[in-house]
Amino acid sequence: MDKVRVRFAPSPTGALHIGGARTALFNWLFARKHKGELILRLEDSDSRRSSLDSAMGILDGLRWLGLDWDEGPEAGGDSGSYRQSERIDIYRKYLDQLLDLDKAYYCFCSSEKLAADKEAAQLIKADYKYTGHCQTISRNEAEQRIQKGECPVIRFKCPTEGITVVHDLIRGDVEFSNCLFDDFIIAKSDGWPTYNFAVVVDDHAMHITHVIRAEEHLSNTPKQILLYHALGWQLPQFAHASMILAPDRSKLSKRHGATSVQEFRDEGYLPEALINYLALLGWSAGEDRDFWKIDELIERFSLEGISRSPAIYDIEKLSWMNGHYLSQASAEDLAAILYKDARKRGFVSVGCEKKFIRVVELLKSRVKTINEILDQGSYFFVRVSSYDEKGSQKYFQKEDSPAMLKEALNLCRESSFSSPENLEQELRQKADELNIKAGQLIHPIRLALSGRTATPGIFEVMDVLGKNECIHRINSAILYAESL
RNA sequence: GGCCCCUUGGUCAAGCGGUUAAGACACCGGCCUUUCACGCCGGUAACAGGGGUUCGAGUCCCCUAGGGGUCACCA
Repeated sequence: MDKVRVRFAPSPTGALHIGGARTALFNWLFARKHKGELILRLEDSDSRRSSLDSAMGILDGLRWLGLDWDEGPEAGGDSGSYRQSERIDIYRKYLDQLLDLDKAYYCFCSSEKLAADKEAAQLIKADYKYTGHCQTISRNEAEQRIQKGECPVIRFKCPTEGITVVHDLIRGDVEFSNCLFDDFIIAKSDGWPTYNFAVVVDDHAMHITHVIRAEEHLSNTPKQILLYHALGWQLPQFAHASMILAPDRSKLSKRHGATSVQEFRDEGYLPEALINYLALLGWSAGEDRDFWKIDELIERFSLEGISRSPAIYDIEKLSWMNGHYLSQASAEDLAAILYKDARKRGFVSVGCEKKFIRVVELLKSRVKTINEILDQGSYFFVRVSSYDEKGSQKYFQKEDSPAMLKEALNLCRESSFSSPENLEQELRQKADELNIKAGQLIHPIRLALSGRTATPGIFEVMDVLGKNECIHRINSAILYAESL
């Protein structure tokens, strides 16, 4: 087999969404598995809809996920520019070839006329197909009209008989009747190629061996195959994975919450988690396993394992998986990611990074996203301004609440705060002396120190906060409790 | 509407003619525990429907239904 060459060819008209990311992942995995190459190509032939921002965003997203490409923007390569907008000469060449071969022709029909035809067809519930009206216009006449300033499109002379079969690596043979297609447009009136033409020219020129993409392209594939035939080119292999759907089974869109990889990044998801989740969404090794390292995915990946049915993405499972990766990650790494935000919120300043890392360590196994660490750990850095209401009723408003808090205060005053273990020992001893349960001291302390009823281990919390701060906060709590 | 793809619990998903139809998320119990989370143990829950083929069908074929895609001078 020739060296495997696959491509990811996004259109830079928006962010990299998870469907695109998964397609990129599958291609990447396939390339790495077979020691082949991944080509990144920007399909920006529609200048009105494409933007540089989108292109940069997509590149960023890919990089963040760890999906690198061997040829493409910023990587270079021997197959010319990897932006369609810079390949017009190439398209022009093959457009001319098809024209010369009489396999394509100029069409001067106005879009108004076409729209009217379409409407008329709909009225009598007939399928609309372009009539082939301009097929009779000679090449000479066409060129003269172009000289005079007319801007025709170019249509492909589509065979009307026979069937075209797509040998799909995932779905098997899929047959299409050629009579279904009309003479579709391969070049727009502004001279730029349409998708179906450009994709064929580029995949051929870039020596792509396997076209792995989402199912939405399956119906277009026969047209592309017809083009390959007309140009006399060898076909690549095709593999159409199913699509990723929103929870309501509709196509993913903004109204379904976060769907772009940038959003997931901003919301505190780890790239490893997203990769792991995406790999398992629509692909399976046939093995009962949830967590996969990237090397293991490369090792086990195969097209046969790709599912034919659409997959609905489930943010809950992604979050669960992210939580797992978070608890495994090093506190230093997470702190580094969080550092900027933490500074913005005044949680960390130069010189006290150690404390910040310690807090991250305590919290990372209790959250689903990185960002939650900051939200859930704010009290480590900022004094408590209010107390959880239910907690307050339970631990501050009881008759003996002030007394308990005062005992907690004594405990803090007497303790050397040498370690969480010692704090625990001291507290339990105090509880024994008072003939109460340790919890009767622990709960009020937790509320006093954090304002919350759920925190990491209380002795760790005390240890991080330190003696003076604990005394201060418990004093405040006493004042508060006595005022109730 | 034509054409194409798809159909195992709410979701992901194993299964590739013979199984008590895995596992995971979520949910519900229980344990652990100073709270929360983790972890551990247990539970509820599925082969869309109907015809065939076969000794035997979630697995093969057909029909119906449902979902998705496509039919652009978007990609």
